[in-house]
Amino acid sequence: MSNSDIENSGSSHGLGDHKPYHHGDLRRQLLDAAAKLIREEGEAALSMRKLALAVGVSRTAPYHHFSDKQALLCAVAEEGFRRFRGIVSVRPEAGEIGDQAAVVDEAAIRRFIRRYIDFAVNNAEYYDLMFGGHLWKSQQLTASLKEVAYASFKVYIEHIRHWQKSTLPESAVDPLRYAQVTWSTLHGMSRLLIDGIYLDSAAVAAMSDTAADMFWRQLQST
Amino acid sequence: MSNSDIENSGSSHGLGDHKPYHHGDLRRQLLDAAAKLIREEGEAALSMRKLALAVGVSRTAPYHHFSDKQALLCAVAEEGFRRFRGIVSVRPEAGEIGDQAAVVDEAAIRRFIRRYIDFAVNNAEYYDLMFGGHLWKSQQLTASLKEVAYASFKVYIEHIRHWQKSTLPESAVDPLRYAQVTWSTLHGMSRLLIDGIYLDSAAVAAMSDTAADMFWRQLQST
DNA sequence: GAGCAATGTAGACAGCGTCAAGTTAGCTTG
DNA sequence: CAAGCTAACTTGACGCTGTCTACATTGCTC
Repeated sequence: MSNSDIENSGSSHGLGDHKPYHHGDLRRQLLDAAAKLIREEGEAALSMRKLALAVGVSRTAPYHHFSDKQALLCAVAEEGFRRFRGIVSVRPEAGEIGDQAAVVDEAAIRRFIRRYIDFAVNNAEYYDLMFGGHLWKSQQLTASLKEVAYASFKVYIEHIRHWQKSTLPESAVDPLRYAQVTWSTLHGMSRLLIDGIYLDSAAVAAMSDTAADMFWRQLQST
Repeated sequence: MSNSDIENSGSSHGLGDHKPYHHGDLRRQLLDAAAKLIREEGEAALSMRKLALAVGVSRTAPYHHFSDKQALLCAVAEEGFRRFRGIVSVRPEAGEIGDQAAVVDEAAIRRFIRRYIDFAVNNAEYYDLMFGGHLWKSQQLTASLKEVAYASFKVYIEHIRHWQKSTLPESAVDPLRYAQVTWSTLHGMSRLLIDGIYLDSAAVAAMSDTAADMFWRQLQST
């Protein structure tokens, strides 16, 4: 992360300065190019060879940085999870810093849902990898991916616990079940939108609000 | 469907009766073998060549019945939708036939949810194709698949309308929004289970019931 | 400067989807 | 019943894929 300012000395088409043998920043650029390719042409269209070509190295060069195509995808997903954590973590509403935990009301839930869906739809290339069956079913997850993924799940449950404690009166819902079901809803909506099954993206706001209404009502159950 | 009893005359390794040039039942067997292959080895492991081999024909024979791999997958999905309709359609509870529409209560919703999840998990090879981004994102859906798919969506909404009308007092929820959000929940849970992200399948029942609780509460909203 | 590990390269292999051209079998029509 | 048409099936070929092996270049360490 810190040495990103060195690399411009080896710019690919500097004047006369013919392309250096060592790329210097390959791993980073592979990850970025992979995300870009997936975003623009879909996950299926990503091939190791195209990726290498796009970055300007030979076909097999990426294999010095990722043991597998799978490993590369895991690394991309990992980056997604890092961004994701900022979305699902409990954080003071923009502006008010370090305040006492504000009371959670329906509007707060609504904001959270919109943030979640927004992330999923606008980072579909990451979301697909993070929560798609492709990686998870394979049982070949990188150790570091597992770590950051489980951390994210935990953060979500923390968030739910926070909701529980911050309602008046305190919610009596089973936090684990509630977390599982609400996440299912959010994930389901995201998938249906990303996969193009829900096409009417103008309805997203209305759907989100209906979901918030439902979450809120359930949170207040006796 | 009706001619399935003819095909045993051309059994692949009959005694002496060397394999006939014309297969006679290829399309049907391709669809079944495809579903079986996907179920056993995953969608990614399905190749046209392996499929042809499994059925005992040459690599390109399937192309006389399906223009594409995509078209074959659409046909498999189509079959999935046909089975699916039986799950989401409103139907009198097993046993009582043609009765007046029974009052919908939380238990009915609970049964419906379990039926849905059950279908998804036990027919994952179909569910993946039916509601996976793979086909939908491609914009290459067969006309007949589109037809049966939209019919299924419609049936789901009908089901929701039925719930609405059969509660006492009649529910005031917006049926479209309610259908979208509840389906998101069901779809999300299904995906998380199928994709192996929710591993604890013992918790399925508890999750289903929590979801039913939430659906029910929302259905009764003023 | 020698040597070594990290990073790059090209060659090769099997498997993939699918197009083109040839083969066989069964039905239609004279 | 023979001729011919068409649907069903076969083999050959092409370009693409992931990834293994063997080789080249570079920069760092002693």
